Formats: sequence, C-alpha cells, structure tokens
Amino acid sequence: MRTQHEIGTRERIVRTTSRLMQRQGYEATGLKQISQEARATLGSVYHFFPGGKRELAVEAVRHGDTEFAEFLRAAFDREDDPAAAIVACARDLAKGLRESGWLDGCPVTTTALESAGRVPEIQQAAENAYENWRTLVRDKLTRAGFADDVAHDLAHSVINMLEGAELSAQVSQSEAPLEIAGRHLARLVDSYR
Amino acid sequence: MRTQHEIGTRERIVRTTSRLMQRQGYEATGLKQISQEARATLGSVYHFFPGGKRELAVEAVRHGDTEFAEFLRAAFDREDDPAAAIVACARDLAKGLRESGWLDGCPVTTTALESAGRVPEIQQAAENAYENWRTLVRDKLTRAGFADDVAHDLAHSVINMLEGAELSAQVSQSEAPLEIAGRHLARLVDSYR
DNA sequence: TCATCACTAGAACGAACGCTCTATCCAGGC
DNA sequence: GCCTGGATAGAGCGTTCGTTCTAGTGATGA
Repeated sequence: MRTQHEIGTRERIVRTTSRLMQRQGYEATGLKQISQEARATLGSVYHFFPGGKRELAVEAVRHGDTEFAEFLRAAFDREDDPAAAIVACARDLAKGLRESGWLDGCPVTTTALESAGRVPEIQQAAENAYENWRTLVRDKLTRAGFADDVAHDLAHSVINMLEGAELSAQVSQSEAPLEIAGRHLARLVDSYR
Repeated sequence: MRTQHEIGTRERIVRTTSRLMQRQGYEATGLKQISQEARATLGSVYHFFPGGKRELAVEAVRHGDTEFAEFLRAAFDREDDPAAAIVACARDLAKGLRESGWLDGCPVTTTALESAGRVPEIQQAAENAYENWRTLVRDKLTRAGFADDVAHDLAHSVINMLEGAELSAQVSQSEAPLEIAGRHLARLVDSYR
C-alpha cells in the first residue's frame, strides 16, 4: 500500500500548497495552514519535503506550471486558428477568475515575484514555467504557418499580456482587461499573416 | 522645526517601505527592517502610521503610484509620437531593471498580488494606481488624435503588457520581454491610425 | 511471528513577527 | 522658567513562524 498512500498524501500537500500560495503568496502561507487544509500532519510534510517550505514552494510552482500548460493545450486543441484560440484563452481565464471570487489568479506569479532575487530555486521554477508556456504558444503559431522568429516574439507577448491582464483583472475585479487583451492579441497576431 | 523633521522622517519611512516591499513584497517586509533602514524607531513608525503595517503599505503603494506616474509623464513629454514614447518606456524600464540587479520591478505589483482579496485597502490603492497610469496613456493617445474608445482599450493593454513584460523580464533576468513588448505595442498602436 | 520501514502524529524550540507601552527629548507659547 | 505636545526611543507583550525531534502506527516480507 505504499504507492497509493504516498501519491495521495504527497499530491494533496502539493495541490494545497499551490492553491494557497496562488491566493496568498509564499510568505503568507504557513506550513501549519498547509498541513491542516491538506489533512496531513507536519510530520508528513517534512517526510515528503525534507527541504521544508522552499522545496514545497518549488513543487507548488511546478504544479502550477503543468496546470496552466494543460489549460493552454486544451484551448489550443479546441480552436484551430491561433488568434481565435488566444481570444478563447483570455475569455476562459476571465471566467475562472470571476468564478473564484477574483481570488485565483496565475498560480505562479505571486510566488515568483515574492522570491525573485531572494530564493533562486523558486525563481528558476517560475522561469521554467513561463518558458514552457511560451513554447506551447510558439508551437501553435509555427504549426499555423508563422515564421520562427515571429512566432518566438509573439509567444513572449501573448504570455506577458495575458499575465498582465489577469493581474489587472484580479486587482480591479473586472473581466475587461482580459477581454481587451484577447482582442488586441488577436489583432497583433493577425497583423503578421 | 516641526515641518522639516516631520516631513523628513515620515517621507523616509514611506520611501523605505515602498522600496522594500517592491523587492520583497508585503509579508516578507518587517516593521523592524523598515525602521532600521529608514533610520527611524518603531515608536516613530507607529506615531506617523497608527494603522500599523497596513496603513504603511497603502502609503507605500501610493508612493509607487506617483513614482511610476512621473516616469510615464516624463517619457511622454520627451516623445511626441505615442508609439515611440511607449517603446522608450519599455527600453527605460528594462534599463532600470537590469541596473538594479533585476530587483526593482513594478513598485506596486508584488504588494497588490499578495493582498488581493485579503487586504481591501491595499488592493484599492493598487487599483487606483493602475487606473491612474492608464489615464496617462489614454490622454497621450487622445491628444495624438486617437478615438476615445480606441485610446481607452489601448491604454489597458499598454499598461498590462508592460506590467507582464516587466514581471517576465525580472524572473528571467533578461531585457528581451520588454524589448519585444515595446515593439509589439507600437505595432498595435500604429494599426489603429 | 516478528523485524522493518514508510508514514503519521504532534509536542516543543528558538527566532521573528506586529504591536503596545512607558519614558524621554526638545522646541514654542505663556 | 515652566508647560505642552509632537517626536523619538526601545523594552517587552503575546503570537506565530519554520523547523526539529521523539514516539507511535500498520502493512509488508522473511
């Protein structure tokens, strides 16, 4: 019975950490809160993550990485046209944000900003996440016939604009920034056809 | 000698708080660190800010607001063409970020994200800041002849893209995201001429 | 049957947190 | 010369933090 319990508790801890840090950030999220909400004890937390809070945060960022990557992949599979897919992304992000009571923004950004320049392991994990997401956008664009350098640059701006718009939407508790971002990104992409 | 000393110490505390929270965020910045780096005592801090850390954070966000607003105004005054001014903004942001050792990102974002949905006063101050910056961009665009609704939407995306690109540049310790953002924003603006 | 070991459990530690409190300082008004 | 009150100063409050530590549980393989 090793595997089932191991995966169960460990996964529960990672998911809980990811969700809590998404909402409160790295510093405001305590290990006691994590262990309580994950229905695990402090002993279990340190058993699975001997590196303590830092290791846990790195794992949480990685979790957020794959979570958003799957979201992007799903949106890209649903829409053939890249510009239309990006508009759908922005719309779905706005929907999810509103439905969470404007609490669940990007699962990586808050933690990344807090630890930039202070906790290199977390910053590295966040950088990997952004790079991962950019690659997904880039591939979608190149498959649609865009030149490599154009797709590379567009991928940067698509992720950055979505990131900034989600932040803005969260702070102002409005879907407008994301709706506008989708529209402008589609226009930008189309301008390179 | 009331005025000189009052303004001096109070301002020093606000500036120090703003800089520390810009780099470390709200939760990781302690009042003891603030008072030490501002060469003030805890007594002085609570004398000027009876509301404690929260009131101090609100003031720090307001300080960051006017700081970035002045940066925008200066850039807009230097360049007549809005698109060129935005490119210059992105370049200067990248320069400042690199020169600070990739530590000084947006003076508002980190604090805003940490307290979104948890500390309404800080969230409100951050929202006011974004709104303020958007208005500056919007006015620059309307003065250049853009229609009101076009300028309104563009202002959103200009601020959001710069915000996202600065975050990305900080995490990846690279000027590329901001350089690309400037280029794409200029292209987007020009597409509405 | 028993030793093993992954896992659970939570008490306890020193340090740091935000904040309160009292004491002191000192320039300006009477 | 004294009083007032804004400003400075920092010890100390209770609490919470991340982490460590020892004890205990229960399924597994010999």
